[in-house]
Amino acid sequence: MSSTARQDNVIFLTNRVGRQLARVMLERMEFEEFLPQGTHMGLLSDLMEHDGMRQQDLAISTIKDKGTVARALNHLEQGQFIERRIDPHDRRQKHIYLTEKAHRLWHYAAERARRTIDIASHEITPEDMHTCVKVLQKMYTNLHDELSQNEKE
Amino acid sequence: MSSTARQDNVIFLTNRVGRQLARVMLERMEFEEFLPQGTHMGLLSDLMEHDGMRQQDLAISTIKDKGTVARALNHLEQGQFIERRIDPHDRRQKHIYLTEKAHRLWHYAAERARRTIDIASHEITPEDMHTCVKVLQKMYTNLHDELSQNEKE
DNA sequence: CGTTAACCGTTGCAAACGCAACTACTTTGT
DNA sequence: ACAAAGTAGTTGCGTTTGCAACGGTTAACG
Repeated sequence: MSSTARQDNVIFLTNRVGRQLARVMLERMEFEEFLPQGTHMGLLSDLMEHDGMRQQDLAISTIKDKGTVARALNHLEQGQFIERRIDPHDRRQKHIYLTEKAHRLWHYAAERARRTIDIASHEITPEDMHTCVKVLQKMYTNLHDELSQNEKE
Repeated sequence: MSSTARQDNVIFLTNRVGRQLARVMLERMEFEEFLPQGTHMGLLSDLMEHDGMRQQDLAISTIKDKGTVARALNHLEQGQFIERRIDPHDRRQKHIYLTEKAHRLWHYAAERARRTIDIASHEITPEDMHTCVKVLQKMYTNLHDELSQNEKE
């Protein structure tokens, strides 16, 4: 635990903290008969903000392969958390909509998420936490740009 | 991309940024004949700081299942990046040591890691980045305490 | 002592992932 | 108008992962 505070570790640090957060949040989580494997919560998170997103855009924002997203959505659809609707103007695209059940799940999960963040942010000033989030978001877009740029080559 | 700057998203945000960072770093990475799958770099990172760690402690610090670590080490051992040595005082434990080859790999990877971080930290002030890392480390220990506490119950 | 409990590492299994090949549909260019 | 290129989503495959069960080793305690 005596890790020097060198920035070199951001790469591994973010990975680890991310997984820890998810793990603590999902611990002992149960929702009716069906519990969407924690991994899929990220999809719901995005859909909560932009209901009706296209599958493609979901893959981009969650940084997952489109195949992975397709299968995750199969799972969520089977559990009746989402609904796929084909775009009438472009029959290739599908838009994803949340069901009422998903909203109930999210409401339930949000509580746990808040508790998890409380635990994680113990003894961290709100200002520091805020800049941390700000920095993460900036890194997110920076890397997003880099990745999409590389794709074009 | 219009994500509100609410802290609620730290959970998914850290996950995503973490995966992005790893992905950018590993892009087009090649090392002689054998490239340790990026996932295993975290293990090397820890070993660089504490050579001779026990397997168990590696699992704890990287937040991975001990089974996962065992298999990853098999892979790294096969590639001659690490060496397992049984503790003479307790034959259950194994200590992990890096080989010279691992040091060469790390040197090679460190360059790419630095470049990746440069990309990610574009237009982020060093102070903000520093507090971000500080916050992540604090969250890490906070969550670590929480997890080990839950285990005891 | 000797039995029981705790511990570390390994292995079986099912879920999730990324990559790449494929299908269906749309846009582009001549 | 038609062939060619491009796009969105699905599917196959091999790898990584966490969980749980197991085997061998040490510690705890009557």
